[in-house]
Amino acid sequence: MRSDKRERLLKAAVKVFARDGFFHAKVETIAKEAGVATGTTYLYFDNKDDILISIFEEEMIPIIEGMKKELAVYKGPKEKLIAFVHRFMKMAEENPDMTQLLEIELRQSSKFMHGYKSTKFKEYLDIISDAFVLGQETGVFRQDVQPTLLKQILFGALDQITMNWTLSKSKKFSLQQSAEQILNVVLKGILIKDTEQ
Amino acid sequence: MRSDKRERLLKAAVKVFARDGFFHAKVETIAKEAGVATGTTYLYFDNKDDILISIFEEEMIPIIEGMKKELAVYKGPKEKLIAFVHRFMKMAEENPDMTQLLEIELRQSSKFMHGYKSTKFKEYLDIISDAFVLGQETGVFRQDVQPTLLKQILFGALDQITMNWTLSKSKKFSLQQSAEQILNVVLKGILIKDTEQ
DNA sequence: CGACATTTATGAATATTATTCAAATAAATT
DNA sequence: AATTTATTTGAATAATATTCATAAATGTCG
Repeated sequence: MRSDKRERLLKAAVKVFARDGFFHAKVETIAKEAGVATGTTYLYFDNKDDILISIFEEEMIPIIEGMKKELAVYKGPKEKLIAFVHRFMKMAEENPDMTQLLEIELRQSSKFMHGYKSTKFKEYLDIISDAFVLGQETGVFRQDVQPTLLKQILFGALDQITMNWTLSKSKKFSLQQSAEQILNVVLKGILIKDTEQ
Repeated sequence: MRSDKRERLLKAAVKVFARDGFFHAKVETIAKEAGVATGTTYLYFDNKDDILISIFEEEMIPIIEGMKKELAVYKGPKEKLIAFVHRFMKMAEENPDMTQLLEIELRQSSKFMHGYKSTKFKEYLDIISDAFVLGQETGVFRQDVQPTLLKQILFGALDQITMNWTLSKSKKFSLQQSAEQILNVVLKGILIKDTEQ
């Protein structure tokens, strides 16, 4: 019987990293949370860094998959961007631990991992620029904005807002409401013709 | 003679954290870089976390000061935002180590420091929302965007782009050029009347 | 099934690095 | 210049990441 220990360790790590932060999280805690011995962790991962990287790379796969599938439903580039933003927020709401990891801890790793440059992350961001390019090609979006920059603007905004949301205890403001406003500003900023939302 | 050891330690820490990342940076390395004994570090800081927090809190003071002074030069809210973005980029260019720390490592700390919530950071972001509110009051900017959200959108975009820039070896794209495009999109997104840039 | 081989898991042992602290040095005071 | 006080040192200690010899589980084949 194929063991699910690796899977359990990843789940436990998401929880512990999100709660304690990467630096303070103990490998022992993660192992205990997963119900295995400390040493077992090292049968599945090279080291603490590798646990974080693995979470990221492996969790990104279904996220990207789902996002692409959803966006395929919409034909218009504007509609695609709207769908992206809403789904992004929905994921943040439903999966705060994971969101926090992606946003907070990952940055840390992409720095020190010295050479590690996530393909998955690029693939995710490219969903935005692809929709934008489509919009430019069909004459809906401005030509004088670089797709690479636009994807960073939009992702940066989403990232910042969801990070704030996950860190704030109160969660008083709704992410869906924020989604509306971001779209409000960014779409107005890139659409050629002004249409009502 | 008042010793400058604390100052030297902070400078050394910026360099080492930026290079090695917070997790992998050794206190011993920082001490050596600063030319003091390892133990001396603990006379000036409580622990490794405290070094990071101190860098942030103390370096933010002149940054905020300078930013406020520069923005005071301009009367129009639009001009203030333009000035903010350009200075932000200029700082990132001139001080990549510090920029990296603020963007990458700080997130980490703001999470695990469990309760630590930087006042300085809020003060910095509020420079944006203040300019925006002024624009709303004078009828230049849209009323239907929350200032708190707008500051996060703009800061998030700037943060993302400068992060990418500091992490990329090549530095092939210019931050000033990116500044133009961000302003292009965001200003068009929030201005009531469409005027040329 | 039951002996042997192979894979997987354990947790105590080891290595690394954060933090402390007794002793030494430097500075200030009288 | 002797004494007190403040600062600095680096070796000692503590915490935690990682390894590894041993044990347990699983698979193989007569």
